[in-house]
Amino acid sequence: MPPLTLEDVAKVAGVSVSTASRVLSGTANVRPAKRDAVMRAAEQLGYRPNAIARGLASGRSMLIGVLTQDIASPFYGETLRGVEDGLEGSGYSGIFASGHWRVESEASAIHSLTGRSVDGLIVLGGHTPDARLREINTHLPVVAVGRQVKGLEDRCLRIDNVRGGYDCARHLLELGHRRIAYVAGPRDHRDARDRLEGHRRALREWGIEDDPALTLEGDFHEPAGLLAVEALLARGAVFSAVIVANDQMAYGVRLGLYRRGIRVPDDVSLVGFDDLAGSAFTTPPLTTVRQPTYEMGMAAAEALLAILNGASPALPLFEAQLLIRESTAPARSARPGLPARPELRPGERS
Amino acid sequence: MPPLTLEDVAKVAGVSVSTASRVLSGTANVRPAKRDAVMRAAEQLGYRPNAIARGLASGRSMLIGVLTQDIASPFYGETLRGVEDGLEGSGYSGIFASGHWRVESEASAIHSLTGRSVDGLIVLGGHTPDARLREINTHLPVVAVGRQVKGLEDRCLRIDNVRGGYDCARHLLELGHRRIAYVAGPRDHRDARDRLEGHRRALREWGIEDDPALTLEGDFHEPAGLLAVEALLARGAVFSAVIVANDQMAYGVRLGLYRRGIRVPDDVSLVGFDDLAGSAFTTPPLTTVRQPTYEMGMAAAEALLAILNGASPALPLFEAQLLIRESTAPARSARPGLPARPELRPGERS
DNA sequence: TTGTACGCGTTATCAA
DNA sequence: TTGATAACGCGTACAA
Repeated sequence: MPPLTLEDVAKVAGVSVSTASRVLSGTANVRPAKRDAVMRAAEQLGYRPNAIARGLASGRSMLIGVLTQDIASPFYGETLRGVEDGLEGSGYSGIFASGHWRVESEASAIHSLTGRSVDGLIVLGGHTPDARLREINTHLPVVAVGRQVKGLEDRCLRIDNVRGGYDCARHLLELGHRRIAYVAGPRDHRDARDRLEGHRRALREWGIEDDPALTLEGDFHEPAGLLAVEALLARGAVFSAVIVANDQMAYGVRLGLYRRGIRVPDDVSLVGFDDLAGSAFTTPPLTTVRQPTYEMGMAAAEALLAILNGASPALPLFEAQLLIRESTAPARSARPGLPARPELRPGERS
Repeated sequence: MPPLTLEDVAKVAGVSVSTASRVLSGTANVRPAKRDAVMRAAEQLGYRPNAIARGLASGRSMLIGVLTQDIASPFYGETLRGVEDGLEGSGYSGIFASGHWRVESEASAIHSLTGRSVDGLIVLGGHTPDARLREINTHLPVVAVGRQVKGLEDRCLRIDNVRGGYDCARHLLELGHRRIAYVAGPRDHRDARDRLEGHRRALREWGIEDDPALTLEGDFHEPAGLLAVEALLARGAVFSAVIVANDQMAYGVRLGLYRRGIRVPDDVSLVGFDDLAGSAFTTPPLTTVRQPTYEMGMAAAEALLAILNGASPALPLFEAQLLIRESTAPARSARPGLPARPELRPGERS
């Protein structure tokens, strides 16, 4: 069975290929009688238009390129799902490529995407220079999620990470915590820097001086959290709470504390960031900042579709939300009915 | 800047388009001098072949369709990454579509994939009938991961789930557990059925009769695990260990036990299946069965590439491996130095 | 080894 | 409203 072409359909319907094309692509008006004939012929033959030929002729591939950083990322996964759902029914398909947070790798990913003549590009985080994105945007509409691109501010979907970082610290400060350890994300990661900035702002407002011994840096993956706890204890740090720049590292911190017999939240409170799928099911459920990642992915897709239709959509604003679960509790000294006692020291068991 | 065509390159290089084509697609031999001229012209102009036109002319889209069930699945995510890496450098790109474990949804996903004239199809799980996959395979090479397709056995990559289920039970039985609760996956899910079968086989071998009161069914997501614990306790079940058909539900079980003050592994041992990224960082780290999901994805991609090159690759065998971590311990009665005591009853605190 | 010319399946243009 | 015909950019017989 050789693949069917428009010509076959046209022949059966008794019309010209152009008419058949018009009917099947809904481009122009066709007399109902012929219209029906074409539809019936297509149906009966099981005709399926060839997207490639269509792309060549029309100049539109009907593909949306999605530059993600890691196809298996628990964080961006929800965003990808949002993009997928946002594209649903539009005739466009998403095509993904991973940049792994490396500029060259991202470049080659973009390369492979544009090589397929995608009609638009959705960028999920990454380190590709703003200038490069602006340049791409001159001939290909670009929408970015999770990053701020100078010159493309109205094409960026993000949350206020400074605010998120601030909220985490504030929550703990209000619970009476004063010695708060902070496990930051990579220094070259904008979100990580913003969260740390918000954290420090809160400390300042509460008149607490920033203790370098309480701040560490990790790579956003689980083992970094484990290591952070070890480093903290090794340097004899005293703390009643730990804020971690993302949930994945918070999982590591949780395990590190567990290994040392430090209870959460009884001995130490723990706060994460992202609200990954598993964070509601850790023991105890993790207090964290939820990002509307799915919604952002969906909004990105819809915005791009609107742009492709000639509109200039106003991108909605997204708010991060602190979810207070069970990994945070009032600081010991702040708890009524309990004698104030010195905070936990390394090696000490509860 | 109008997009460059082969014609532009050919003009600059002083050769015909066909020669330029031959050089850039490596199809035939070209005199070194001309070859270099073409390469230089392409380089200098920044020429990028148009994949769409190429696809139309050659009949190959250089796209590999990947039917996944959920683009954000923590389980298949690693497989997708494997596919991506396996395709790397081959000139083929993966294009994903999600079926959400619903036959009609999978059908439309396959539809959108074939509509883009993918050159091959990788199927990740799902409920699409075997017959349909066989039919597709007649005109499009198909490789399946995580399922057994009748008639396409040599195109399937999977692990022995019966064996995996057996190993879990055996591990606990050897630790002295006799009353083992089992939270199964969806009945219509082949992997789930296999794991349960392996479980029951082990029980039989140990001469333990299957207690229906100890078996529950979930949907493979976290909340189901939580519910399972509640149901178990509500019906007054007595058990010293729980085996859960996948890690996601095991997380739910873990939380359910935590909520009831039941310690893991002190009071109850817990075993999962899949070894998700987070499972090494739960508290305690989860004993589970690791599936080489990344490797399977990679192997699937490589196998498909081989088939496209006319080979008939022998698919490697994959083994699941029980990872004994800290969520399992000898049954109380089996522990030396501890008096045997009745197993935990609902409502009882440790 | 190289160039000419045609075809891939569809949409777009232009007359009719 | 319709049909013939020319693109779309590239691969590839075929001839030279």
